[in-house]
Parts: sequence; C-alpha cells; structure tokens
Amino acid sequence: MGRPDHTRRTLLDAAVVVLSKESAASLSVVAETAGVGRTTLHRYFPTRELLIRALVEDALDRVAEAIASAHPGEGPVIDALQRVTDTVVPLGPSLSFLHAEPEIYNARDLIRRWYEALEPVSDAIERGQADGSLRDDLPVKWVVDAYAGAILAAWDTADEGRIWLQDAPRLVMTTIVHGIATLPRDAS
Amino acid sequence: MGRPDHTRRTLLDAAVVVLSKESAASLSVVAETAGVGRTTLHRYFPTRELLIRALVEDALDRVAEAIASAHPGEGPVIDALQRVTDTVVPLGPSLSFLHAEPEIYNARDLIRRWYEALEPVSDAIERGQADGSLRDDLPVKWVVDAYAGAILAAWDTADEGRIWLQDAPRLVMTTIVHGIATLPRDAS
DNA sequence: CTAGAGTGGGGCAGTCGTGTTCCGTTTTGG
DNA sequence: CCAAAACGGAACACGACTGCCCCACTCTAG
Repeated sequence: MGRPDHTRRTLLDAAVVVLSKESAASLSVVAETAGVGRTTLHRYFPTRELLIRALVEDALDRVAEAIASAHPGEGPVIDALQRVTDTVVPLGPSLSFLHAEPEIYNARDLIRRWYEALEPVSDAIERGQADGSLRDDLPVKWVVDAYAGAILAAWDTADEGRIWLQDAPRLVMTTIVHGIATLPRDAS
Repeated sequence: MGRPDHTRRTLLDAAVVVLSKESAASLSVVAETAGVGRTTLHRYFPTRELLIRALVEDALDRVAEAIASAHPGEGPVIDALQRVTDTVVPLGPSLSFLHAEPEIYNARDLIRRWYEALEPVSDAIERGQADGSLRDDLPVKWVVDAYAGAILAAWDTADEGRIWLQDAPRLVMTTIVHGIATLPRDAS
C-alpha cells in the first residue's frame, strides 16, 4: 500500500463522505473511514484546516475541470449550458458540502476561487444575453447563482431520494431555462 | 432585564447570527454576542443540542407562518407563489443556515418538519399542474425543491452583496416561473 | 535480497468546549 | 419597599480532539 497519491486520494474521498454528513467529525473517524491510521492522515494533512482546504480545492478543481471540458464558450448558449449541466451534475451530491462547509466562508480566497471556477459559465450567460437567446432583464450574477443553486438543489434532492440523479440534468435545464409555468405570463 | 421571553428571543437571534457564519462557534461566543452571561444561556438551553433544536424549530415556525399568511391555496397558482415568495424572502438570509446546519441532517424529525412546512407550497404546485397553469412534466417534489433552492440562492446571493434583497422576490419569481431563456425552446 | 519509503499503533501533553455549581448582584412586580 | 425572580461571574471536573513523537512492521523498487 505504499502509494502516496493513492493514499491521498483515498483520504480525500473518505473525508468528503464523512465531513459532508457531519462537518464536525473527528479526524479519527475520517482516517478510520479511509481505512488508514490517524498517523498517516496527519502525515498527508498536518492539520485539520489543511485537510479541509485540500478537500475544497480538490472539489473546486473537479468542478472547474468539468466546466472546462464542456466548452461553455462554444456554440449556442443554451446548448453550452446543457453540456455544462450534463458534466457537472454527475459529479454528485458529495460536492454539496462545498456550500455547507462553514470553514469556507471564512476563507475569502476560496470564495473567490469558487466564482473563478464559475467564470466560464458567467461568460456564457453574458454571451447569451447579448445574442438574444437569454432574457436580459436578469442580472448575470443572479443568473449564475440561480443556475448553481438549481444544480445544488438537484444534488440535495437526489441525495434524499426524491428524484433520480440521472434525471437531474434534464430537470435542472428545463426548470432553469424555461421555468415551471406552461405559458409566458406576467409575474411582476 | 428580568424578561424571560425577551432574553430567550435575544439568545435565539444571536445564535442565528453567530452560528450561521460559524456553525462550530462556542456557546461563549453566542452568549457574548447576545450580551448575556454564559450561565444564563445554559439556563434557557441546558445543552448545545437543545439550543440548535430550538433555533431550527423557531426558524421553521417563522417560515411556516409566513407561508400560511400568504394563503397559497387561494387564487391563481402563480399569484399564490408570488405572495409566498414576497413573504418568505424578506425573512432574510439568516435562515439560510437551515440548509447548512449539519446537525439537522442527523435529526429526521426536523427534515420532516421542513417538508411539512413546505406542504402548502407543494399543494399549490400540484394544483397548478392540474389546472394547466404549471407544466406537468416536472415532478412536484422537484419543483418544490427547485423553488426552495431558488429562494435559498437568493438569500445567499443577497448576503454576498451580489444582488439587493429587495430585488430578490422578482428575480426568484421570474427565474423559476419563466426561466432564463427568451423564447420557448427544446432543452432536451 | 536489501534498503528505504510508507504505514500503523500507542501514548502523551496541551487545548478547548461543555455542563454544572455556588454565590453575590441586579431588576422586577406586587 | 421587599421578596422573588433573573442575571452574571468564577471556578471546577470532565471529556474530546488535536498535534506530535517514537518505534516496529510491511510492502516495494532496484
């Protein structure tokens, strides 16, 4: 088992599982869940804070990479969003801790990185508003957050068994793009 | 200052403020923020868990009452949702901890009460799908969660200063009802 | 096969939060 | 004005978690 990166990955994965459902869980539990000694955990992540940071950064990297691989800057905006949704949603409910983990809010740089990761999405939405495919009476920042919120909601809802994760991409896109009403109507 | 309910309210309010930005904050901090001795805090909430419970139940009560006061069962569904949004959103970002607080997920009854509070909204959506004002190709459970997620997103976004809370109701309704696209389009 | 990296367990000191008790002080309400 | 309620400060024991250290064990690469 002398595989450094393998052990590191195992630890991060275990940490996600444990901390997402009990953010105050002890490091002993994390190590135990990873099937690793607490000593080893400390070897990779000297302090709890460093573990959390590594965890969040890893998650952010995954999201950023997924978004990038969907090429949100190419083609019709709505198609682009569809691709982003299809690649990001399967990353799974385990990432919902990104939103819940309290330590994050105390680290400005992590919030910044979160929005940096969403930057390509923001650009796409801006492009959509410019070319007329998206309504331009909504602030871009709001649209980005609402979109991210919809994916988050999908993760949580799927996590509680109220929908199937495989249906989530369609539900998210239909809801966020067209809304829940049947016909255009004044909602002022 | 010998006003039991006043002190209790002060403590709950302080707890919301403190715990929403640092869910692991010590009770000393909560008491201090409330301008109250830690002894007094323990007099009202013997254990930390009881404080959290009281906190969540109080928040749930507020939401449930706000929803009820909007009479979601009356009139056109979309108008009803508009009223619910207008009354719930102003409750403020402080309630977003309802979603983040990890202790909640370990208490099944609190999750149940959360969905009980949303029951009237669920009924309204079901009614809307039946009378043709809402599209019926989305599961009611998903629509409820997506709607709640939009409000949550609005709270968070407003909390970070990306939008004004006063604009939130309109943004939420426009987005969730009509979507972000300009024209109906196939998003399969 | 051997050297060395990787691992695991045990233990230990230090810190922090909690829950409780006791008692003096302040405020309220009759 | 006085009794009762409420409050606050201090101190205490207890437990949990953390970070660290040492040493023996085990795989693996060369």
